[in-house]
Amino acid sequence: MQISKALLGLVKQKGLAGVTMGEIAKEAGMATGTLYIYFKNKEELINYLFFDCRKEALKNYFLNYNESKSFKTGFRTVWMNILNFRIQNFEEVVFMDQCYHSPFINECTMKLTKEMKKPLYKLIERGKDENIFKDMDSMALLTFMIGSIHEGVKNAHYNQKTLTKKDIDSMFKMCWDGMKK
Amino acid sequence: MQISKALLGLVKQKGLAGVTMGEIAKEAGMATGTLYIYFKNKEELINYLFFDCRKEALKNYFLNYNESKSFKTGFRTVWMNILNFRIQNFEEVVFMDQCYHSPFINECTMKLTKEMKKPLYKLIERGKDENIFKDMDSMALLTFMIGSIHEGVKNAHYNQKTLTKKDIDSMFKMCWDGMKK
DNA sequence: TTCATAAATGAATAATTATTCATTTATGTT
DNA sequence: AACATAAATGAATAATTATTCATTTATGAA
Repeated sequence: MQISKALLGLVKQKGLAGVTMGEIAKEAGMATGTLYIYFKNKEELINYLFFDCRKEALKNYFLNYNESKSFKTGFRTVWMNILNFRIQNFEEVVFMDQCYHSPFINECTMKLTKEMKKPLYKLIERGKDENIFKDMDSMALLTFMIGSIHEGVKNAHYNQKTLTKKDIDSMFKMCWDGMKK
Repeated sequence: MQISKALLGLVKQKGLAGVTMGEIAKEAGMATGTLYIYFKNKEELINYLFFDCRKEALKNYFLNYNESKSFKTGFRTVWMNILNFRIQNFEEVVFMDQCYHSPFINECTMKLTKEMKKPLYKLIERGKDENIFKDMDSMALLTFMIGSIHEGVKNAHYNQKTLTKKDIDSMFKMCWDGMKK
């Protein structure tokens, strides 16, 4: 939706703290009042987008994942999906980051987004079941995986570095070597 | 300073977007006008704190680092320092995170904070020189190191999990295994 | 103690921004 | 076309919040 696009763009430019309803409307090509037809207020708009981004992201993470292939292949697929999604949707990454400690996101939205991570846990657990990953807390493993991607994508962006296939393969190798037994 | 403490506390509670000068003053136990004796305006206050937090953090990272000891020992020391600092100063982590895409932080502050990372690069390069770390871009290695800590600390905090010594050792092992050849 | 200077106050003002609503414009049905 | 309904507008209003400044309070030197 154009409202979402506008909000994402503005947050990337000036952060959540610098975004006004007036600007969002202008950027979305509509009158301020029109925003209030679709969303009760700013908080609701931001919660909607927050949840929507999570949904959109998770939808992409398991593209081309095929459980019948080897674990490493599957894990690599998901890892690459997450990386690519975050590179191509960096605005969403920024927006989500900014939301975590904002006064806008409510408990409910937060809980729902946590729920959605389950498929990722399943993936990690498969790695442990097949005796490939270290015998550690699944959450710690997942966090490490996400960290290897998240920090890498942010860093590349802030330093205007385009990640080459070689860069990405090295990043994956670090993550894999760190997680495997 | 009490103003800094107040700002950090409030940002953790409600995010940068939700903090007003009035609240900062109240939290710091002074009148609103008093803030303007010390800082020209909100932007200056936030820039000051941003830079100050970076300085404070980096000061701690090399505590007890002894170049004459083995690389692994030194690397472990720094890694632990970063982790502990972030656990014990989680408010600062949140504040810094929120600032990155805020309308408050100016170019100059941003540049200065980048400069300060140099000692960390040196550390990574030592690891490569001693043929211990993978033969990769130093920035990518450093980013991976930071990611392993950053995401871990955030996750532990958000899930109210206290990291045990065992948890931390496992986290370090993942990071080390990922970076070593 | 008296005076001068510095520091702090917080109510008043200026800006900014969220939200509303009377009016207009588009859409589609008879 | 005439009407009814839905969608959109944006100026006006209500809230919120940054900033100022006339006044008060502390500090310390003479």
